[in-house]
Order: sequence, then structure tokens, then C-alpha cells
Amino acid sequence: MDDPVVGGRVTRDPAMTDVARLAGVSHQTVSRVLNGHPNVREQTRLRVRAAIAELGYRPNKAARALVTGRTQLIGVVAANSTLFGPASLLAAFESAAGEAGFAVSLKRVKVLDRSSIAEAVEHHRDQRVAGIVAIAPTASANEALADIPAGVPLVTVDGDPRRATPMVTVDQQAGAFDATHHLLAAGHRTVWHVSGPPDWFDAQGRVTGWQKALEEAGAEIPPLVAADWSAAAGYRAGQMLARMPEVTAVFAANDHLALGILRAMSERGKHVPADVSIVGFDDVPEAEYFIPPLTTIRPDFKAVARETLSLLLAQLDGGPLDTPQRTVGPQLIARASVAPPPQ
Amino acid sequence: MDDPVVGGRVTRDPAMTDVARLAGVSHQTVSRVLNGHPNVREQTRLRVRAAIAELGYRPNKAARALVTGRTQLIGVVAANSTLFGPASLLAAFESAAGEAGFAVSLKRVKVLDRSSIAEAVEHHRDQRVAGIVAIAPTASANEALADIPAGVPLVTVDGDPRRATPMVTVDQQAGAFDATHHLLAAGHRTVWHVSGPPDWFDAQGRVTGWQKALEEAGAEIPPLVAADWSAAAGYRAGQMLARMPEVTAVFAANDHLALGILRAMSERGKHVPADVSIVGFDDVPEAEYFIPPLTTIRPDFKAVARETLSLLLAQLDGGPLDTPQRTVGPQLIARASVAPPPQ
DNA sequence: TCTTGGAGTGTTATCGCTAACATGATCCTC
DNA sequence: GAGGATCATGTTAGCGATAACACTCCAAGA
Repeated sequence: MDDPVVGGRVTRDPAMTDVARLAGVSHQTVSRVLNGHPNVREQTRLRVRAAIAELGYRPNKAARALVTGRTQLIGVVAANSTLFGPASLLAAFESAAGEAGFAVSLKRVKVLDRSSIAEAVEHHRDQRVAGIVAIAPTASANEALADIPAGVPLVTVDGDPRRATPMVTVDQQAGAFDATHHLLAAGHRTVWHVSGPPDWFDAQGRVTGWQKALEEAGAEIPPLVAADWSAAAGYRAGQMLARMPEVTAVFAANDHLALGILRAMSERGKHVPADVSIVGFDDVPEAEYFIPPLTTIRPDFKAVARETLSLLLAQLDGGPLDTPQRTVGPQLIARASVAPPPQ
Repeated sequence: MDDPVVGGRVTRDPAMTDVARLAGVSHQTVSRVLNGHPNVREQTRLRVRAAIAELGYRPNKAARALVTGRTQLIGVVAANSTLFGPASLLAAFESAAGEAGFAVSLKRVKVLDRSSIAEAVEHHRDQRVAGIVAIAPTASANEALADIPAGVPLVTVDGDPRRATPMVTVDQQAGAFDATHHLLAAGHRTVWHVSGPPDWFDAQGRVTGWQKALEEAGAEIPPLVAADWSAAAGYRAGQMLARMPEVTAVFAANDHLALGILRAMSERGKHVPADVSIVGFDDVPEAEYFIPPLTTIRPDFKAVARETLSLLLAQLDGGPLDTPQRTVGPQLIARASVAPPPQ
């Protein structure tokens, strides 16, 4: 609105024509230099670059977007949570996108329901984003993505494993399998599982992996203890589990659940790992400082971010892909919360 | 690039002129309806709205930005961390901005040094953001902000308390004072402090508040135990503190430090709160499930976000402000980690 | 010598919108 | 009922970039 006034004259940000005038060329030549077009004489290129530097010229992205119909923006839709997993993923993705020259426009939604997600997606389309990344860990979120018109480059993260569209997921099953197997290998007869919210695919995958490991080992499958991702729910689950003498090993669907379980065990005089062994999932930075340090599964968020970006970029310049699904394997981090069962 | 093909004809997104044609008015009238201009007959307005709905028209923000020179975008510069405080703040701010009709473009920086921040700011300026919010919790970050040309609406969060520019901060001093006072009131002779990274203003404010509370009570001021924000550093500090019999009360600069201290105490057979009382800062969601549940200070991130947005919006339509600094008071959450000192 | 073609550059149109001014109708005021 | 204000709408001119095409050289080949 108010242009800065310098030396009594009103100025504005320099535009391409200003650079052109200073360099003694046409604005189109400036555009060519900027976009790395080959047919520009070296000498001209230098003159233009000098003029750009002298004026402190920076291209107007809105103008470029208007004429090309595309921006260098990636829209991200995510749940409005500070859960460690999604937050880490987001951070990793922003960093990866930034390195590739893309800015990230973030739209968080309070609830992962159809209308909120649709609105967030529309918001991004309004901004003419080049592509959209949706962190869609629940069934309802996934359904909403079905409404996105084909032709909008889209990558889903942590979505429905049965989805056919481009998607990147952490291999929840493998992680849960490893966690469970690790406990069985320590000598436990079976492993109990405190699961995440049932409508989250992550939680479902972890349940499946847990079951598979038990089945493969011929172990009895105890009843599932359903919870959500919070330490509070873990605490409640732990209060139950602590009452049952036959419970010697618990796989918690994430580290905060595990924290709640640890606390409940401690309150009821059960020692971890002497009486009960526990494994978590996520490897939050503080997991090493739980009492005792928590054995857990570490997903590779950076790898997820990298894959996500590569799937998106492939769509941007290539159209449909042959192998649109990528899976990233997690890693078991062994600490002090697992031991052989008591005699 | 590739326009979708419908019914054999190549189509493109409807533009304002398409709406105008369908409604039998000029494109300018459509623009007036869209921008809530008063001088439009009700009947015309309805016809235009109907045409908009029928075509599924959505205004092109790039075109609007080009002509107005402004976007409905707020650029946020933040550290690339998943620390609870900044992450919560970010989430709260995005939500507040969204409600006010602004999108948020986020640029995270790996290091809070001058050049990284300058680059992030330039990035936002390239995108012609309406304003910038900088989460600048360290001295170096703050210095970098000095380079931002006047005229760019800017709000700093968690910045240098001595800054004269618009800024919102949590009242670290008051929180730390309350925490310390709470421990003194429980009967402790003095309170030790494990602090955050010395170059963070938050950490500095908490140190000051701690000292003030001790001074006011006439208590001896023990040496400061400097750390960073991590549970690991808290653990190391805790290992020292646990060796000293005279340490009966510790104020940790955040909850994760407190977690590390709890673990160190537990390892050395010190009971919390029977032998040592501990207070944290942040009230992370799982703090209630530490062993024992942690007494801590809860900052009101939503309030910070609200104030930040309001300061920014005020600059957008009003120019300079008379009271550009806002402080948000935190709240003590009493749990089980504080008790009178042992006899 | 006369094409032919590509390299280097300029000219013009265009993207979709808002700002500024122009126009015509309607209403009030004296 | 004439003149001016106000309302409702249209017309035109950009915003700052890219795309498409036109043009001028000049070297290479017929």
C-alpha cells in the first residue's frame, strides 16, 4: 500500500523492466537469464546479473504464478496435533521440500473429518499449489481425499495401506512385529498390547504386526487393550495390567502410552523390567530417560519425508507412476525396559 | 499445464469473466460481489453468487496478489525443532491465523543464526507475505531480525525482552518466580535451578525469576546448573544434584530436563518428592504421568498466538502501535513432585 | 551467390484480477 | 422540474511475469 519514500520520491520494488532498462536489454532477456534459457550471450547474461544485483531485484512470484498457472508451493494438510510422530514428519518434510526449492504451505485441521479436510484441500487449490501432501492417518481422513479431483498431484502419508494412490508409510507391521518378537525372544510366553485409537491406520498396523508375531511363535493372543495415544490412557491401561500377575510383557503402541504404563506399574509396586517388560513405539527424544530407559521402535521420519517429496516431484513432471507406494522400515532401539520374565 | 478434458473439449478453471458472462454482468461486478463492495443491487448479487456456485468458481489468489501487491499469507520463521514449546506455539498460531482468513507459510531454519534467518525472511518477502512472525528465542536470531527493512509488518515471539518492536512473550520470570516460590513455601531452605541453554531468552528469564524469588525470601542462591532443553542434560545434572545431600528442591527449566532429573534421582535411590522436590516448566501433556506426576508451569500458548496475530493485524491496517509488547502470564500446575523437605 | 538455419534478442499478447474513472439511472432538494 | 448527489454498473488500464512469434545477424552448405 504505502510505498516507501526515499529521497523525496516514491519508490516501489524493482520489476523486471527496471532491470532490463539498467542492463540495456528487453525484459524478456532478463526473464531468459533468470530461467536459465540457453540462448543468451555470456556477456549479456553478466550484464543482466549485474543489474539484478545492483537493484536488489527479486522476481515476483505472484506474477509468475499467474502466467504459468503453477507455484513453487507444496500444500500440506495435517491434523492439528503436537503428537510426536506427525510433528516430526512435518518438520522433516519441510526441510526436504525447502532443499528442493519448494515452499510449504501448511493447513492444519482440528478434526480429521471429511469436511475439514476438503476445506483444507480447497484452500490449497485456491493458492494454486503445485501439489498436496496429506497426512491422513485415519479412515475418515482417507475418505475425504477421495474427493480430490484427479490431476492434482497428491501424496498421502500414513494413509490406508490399501489405497492405490501414491503413498508413503512407515512399516507399522514390521515395527510391531519386531517389538513383539523382541519380548518373546527374551523368554516371555506372550505379549500384551495396548493399542492406539482404533480408527488410526498406524494403530491398526501395529495391532496386526503384534498378532502376527504371536501367531508365528505359537503364543497365545491375549485380549487387546484399546487406548488412544495419550499417557493418560496408558496409565489407565497400566492400572489394569498391573493387577494381572500373568502379564509379564507389554507392547505399547507409542512411547507416551508406555510412559503411562510405567507409572501405573510403579504405583502398584511392579518393577520394570524385573516384573514386567515394556516396549514402546516412536523413540521420542526423552524415551531414553524414562524410568527405566525405554526399549522402543524408531521410525525413520527423514526417510519418509524424502520418499514423499520424491513421489510428489515425480508426479509434477512425469504424470502417473508405476510404483506409487513406498514403505519405510523402522528400527528397534534396545534399552533397559526389557528383561526375561520373573521365575 | 494439461487442462482437464471434459466432453471432448479442453476446459480450464473458470475465471471471473466466465462468471460474469453467465450472470450477465461485467467482471468488475463479480469482483465487487466477491469483495463485499456495498454498491451492488441485492438481485445482482444473488445472480452472481448463483453463477459462482454453478461454475464452482474460485478466485485466483495469484492474480489478486499481483494487482494488490499483498497476499493473505503470513510467513512464520521458526527453529526446526520439535521442542514442545515452539511446536505448540506454532500449532496455536496457525489455528488462530486460519480463523482470521490467513494462510500460514512456514519456513523452518536449522540453525538460528543470522544468515539462515535472513534467508528465511527473504523467502517470505519473495512470496509477498502480508506479514512475518518470527519465533526468535535466542540472541543471534534476534540480531538477524534487525536486518528486516522497516515497513515489513513483523511480530517477534519469545524474543529479546528489551526489543522495542512488536513482540509477544510468555512471562518467564513470573513463571519461574512462582515455581521457586512454590518450593520455598513447601518449607525448603533454598531451591536449585537447572537452566536451559544460556543463549535462549526463555532460559534467561527463568533464571532471573528464580533468583528474584530466592532474594525476596532471603534464601541463599546456590550455583546455577547450566544445561540445555534435553532430558539427557537433565539426567547429567540430576546425577550431580543427587550426590549432594543438601539439595532438597530443584526447579528445572523445562519438563524434559525434569524428567532426566527424576531418572537420575531414582537411580541413586533418592525419592521424589520425599527426599527431593522438583518443579518443571511447560506442562507437556505427559508430565502428569511422570513418576511422580510433575508439578510444573503451564504457559498459555493459545493466548500467545492470539496476541501475536492481533499485533500483526494491527500493523497491517494501522501502521505503528502504541503498546507493541504483550506478555502472557503462565500458571502453576501443582502435582505430586513437591513436598516438604525431609527432616 | 543464394539459400537455410540457428543463435541472440525484441515485440506483443496474455494470465485473472483490482483500481480508477466513466456512464446512466434514480432520487432528493429547492 | 432543473441540478446535484448517490447508486449501480460498465470500461479501460494496469500489476509483473512468461509464451509465442518475429526479427536480425552470421556461418555453413548448395
